[in-house]
Amino acid sequence: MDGPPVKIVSIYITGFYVKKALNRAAKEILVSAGLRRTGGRVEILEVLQQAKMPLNQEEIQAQLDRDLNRTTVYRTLESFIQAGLVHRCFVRERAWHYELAHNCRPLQCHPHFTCTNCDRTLCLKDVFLPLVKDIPDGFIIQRQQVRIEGLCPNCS
Amino acid sequence: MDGPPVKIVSIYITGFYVKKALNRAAKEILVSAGLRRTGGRVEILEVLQQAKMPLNQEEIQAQLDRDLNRTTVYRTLESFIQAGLVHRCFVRERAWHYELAHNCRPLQCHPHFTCTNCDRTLCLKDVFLPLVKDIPDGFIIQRQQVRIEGLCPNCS
DNA sequence: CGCAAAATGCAAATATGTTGCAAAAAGAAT
DNA sequence: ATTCTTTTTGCAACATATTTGCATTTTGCG
Ligand SMILES: [Mn+2]
Ligand SMILES: [Mn+2]
Ligand SMILES: [Zn+2]
Ligand SMILES: [Zn+2]
Repeated sequence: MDGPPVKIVSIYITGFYVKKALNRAAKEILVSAGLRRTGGRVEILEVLQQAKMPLNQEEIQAQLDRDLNRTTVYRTLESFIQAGLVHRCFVRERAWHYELAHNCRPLQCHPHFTCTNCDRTLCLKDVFLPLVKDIPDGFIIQRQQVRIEGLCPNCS
Repeated sequence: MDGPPVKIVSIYITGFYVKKALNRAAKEILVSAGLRRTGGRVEILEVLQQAKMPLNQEEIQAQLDRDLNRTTVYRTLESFIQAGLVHRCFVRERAWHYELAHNCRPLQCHPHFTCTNCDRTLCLKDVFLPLVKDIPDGFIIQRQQVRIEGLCPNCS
């Protein structure tokens, strides 16, 4: 083993799995993902590393130190998705929401919970739902996503 | 028992369950849902009854005989949602997709499958996934939704 | 440093959904 | 059927979210 221990998570990349540590320094992650290390990418990745819930373009941009064009934010996120660093997740709002592709199990990320009262979205990182079992022949599952609506502890 | 047998399905309506038969004639359904029977509503409901997958506003409109304004289509769908006849479902595309609120189990509808190759979305009406069990104290589940991505039988 | 490829900013375009208001249609009462 | 009230509809404008084309800048590499 070389270097300090890092938490290893599984990331799904276009058809196969790789092991990757998304809690390393943003710069390192970019290099090992084969992405050019630009200021914007480093910052966006850092925002996502600190995020406690899926964020949309506007929320990400608001947390940046530098001014990045919104087009650039979208393009950066798309490059992260292609590299397998980021997922789009499944929330009630119209805007796409993005999240680091960590805290994932094989073929699925954790579920997301949206409160119908206060409208907050929470990551249920420790909640586990098995993969569907009785799917008909011929289907190949690449990813399963779960979304739950209801009342959060604050509102119930 | 009065009248011919109808398939009874469960529909989730704002906090409690009702039994309703969504394969009756569209006109009847509107009446029993307390909605005015307008030409547009009848047609939209019929389109949804025949649909084999979730449809968006544009797809619904394209299947109508009469010309309906897109605002009207959206408002009609919203009234169906309020009446518990229709759900919005979650697909990969940006546009909202709508589906009759049948083939549902308590607190959840069937999963939807989107093929990453041909981009088609299919209803997995007979696929069952249990409700999450290990959700922390304080959360109240009102609805669980599942989305699966992968290769469909045509593409695998 | 100098080059080629990739990333960025900006303006415009596109896609999707909502709002306000006036006109039309539906249902109830007569 | 006629009248009345309420709901629904169409239309234009607005709002929001995302994408595209193209010129400019930056990056990584030799
Ligand atoms: Mn999450
Ligand atoms: Mn369906
Ligand atoms: Zn809440
Ligand atoms: Zn397919």
